[in-house]
Amino acid sequence: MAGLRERQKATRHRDILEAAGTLFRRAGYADTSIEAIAERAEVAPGTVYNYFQSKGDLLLALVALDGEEVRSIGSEMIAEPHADAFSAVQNLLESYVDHSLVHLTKELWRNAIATALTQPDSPFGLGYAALDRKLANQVGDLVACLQEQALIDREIDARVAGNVLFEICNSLFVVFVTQEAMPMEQLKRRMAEQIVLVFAGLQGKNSGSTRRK
Amino acid sequence: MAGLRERQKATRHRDILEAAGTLFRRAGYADTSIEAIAERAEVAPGTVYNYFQSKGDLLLALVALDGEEVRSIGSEMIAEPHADAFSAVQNLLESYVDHSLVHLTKELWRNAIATALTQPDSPFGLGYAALDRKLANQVGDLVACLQEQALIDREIDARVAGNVLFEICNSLFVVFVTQEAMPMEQLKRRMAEQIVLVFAGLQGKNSGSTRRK
DNA sequence: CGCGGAAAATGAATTGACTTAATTTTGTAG
DNA sequence: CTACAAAATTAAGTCAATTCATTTTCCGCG
Repeated sequence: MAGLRERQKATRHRDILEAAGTLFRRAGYADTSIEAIAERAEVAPGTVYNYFQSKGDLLLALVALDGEEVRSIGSEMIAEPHADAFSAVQNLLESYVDHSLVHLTKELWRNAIATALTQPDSPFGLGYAALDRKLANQVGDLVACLQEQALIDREIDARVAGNVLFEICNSLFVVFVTQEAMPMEQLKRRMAEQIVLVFAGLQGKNSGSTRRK
Repeated sequence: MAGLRERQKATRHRDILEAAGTLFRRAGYADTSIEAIAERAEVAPGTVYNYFQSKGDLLLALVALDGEEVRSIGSEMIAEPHADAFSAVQNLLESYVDHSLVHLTKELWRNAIATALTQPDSPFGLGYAALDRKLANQVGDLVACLQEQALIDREIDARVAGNVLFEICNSLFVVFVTQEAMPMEQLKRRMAEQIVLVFAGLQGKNSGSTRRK
């Protein structure tokens, strides 16, 4: 059974994460001190470190929650029937970015990506990288699925195609979060033009792949 | 004429940058303190902040030097004659990553990218973003150049294609620097397979672009 | 020469993330 | 009920980046 100890631990974990989420969103990442998070969670500053390795881990834990949400929405989208390949891919990738600002701000994304980069071997750094890979694979799964329906050339390596499509959007997303003024609309426009370009190579009009000589 | 003051200022700037570069490479970014940099440059800690806004700016200044080098090498490569489109693009993109580890380590790249992300509005943060854009445009220029030689379909938007190609490599480069163990060879292999895939859509075998319905 | 003021250098003080070692609390076995 | 091992909590540090009030240095001018 769940001992008191277990329950308290889970509660604290949640409390701290919630406090951090609220304050991060309200005051920004840099201007939120661990002390303030601890106070809001009714806990001593040091206690925060029993649950999270660092301030960055706290942020990445929030991102991870979001990531799982996006991934599960994505897997539902893959299961749905697809009219054409282009819009299937576009819809999936747009669903990722659509959800990005529901729980997080651009500033939080910037800091999350930065933390994942500077601490690549910490548990959450690894977690962030794993999430990226999962989403790229998900796009790859969609491509494979579209191949089965003959909507995309079967000669194409679905894994590579998934990576390319995901990475393009990821790069554009990074630009999006670094430019506070850039509207979501513009991000999607750029995504669309780049996906179209890649798609021109995914249709397999005749020979499809390019080999030297 | 250059007064003593001007000259001293330039000297200090160079001294500090050199000290930082040496120590960053030797001990790593995190383990190099501003105090150590100041000491090596024979300057007080506070003085460093007269020349650079932050430790991160110092790092980004080093990256910017590297970036200019890469850009000028790149522009020479574009001027050379090209046998085929694929290898021209591949060579240009490989030249970028080949030079990435000449003056900087993976750890420094991670921290540089992270700093550029977290301080996007600082002068060097803007500089980093501008550099990325310049390199992407350079790839675009190469594509345009190849179009003129009829090595790439003229229907393609060279700017978009340049972006796609550059961003793909940039994404792979980020993965490369976050994984200390990943060899350059593997980065290039991944780059090649993704460029090939995009290329399949740049050849314009017949209709080229994809329009819905 | 040397004086006034602007620009630059200084380094001690501040700040906040993170660590640690002592204290308190919990679940349990006797 | 009680004593105790394990786990959680905390308060009091450490450390390094950054700031800022003060001092020093340079330059144009009398």
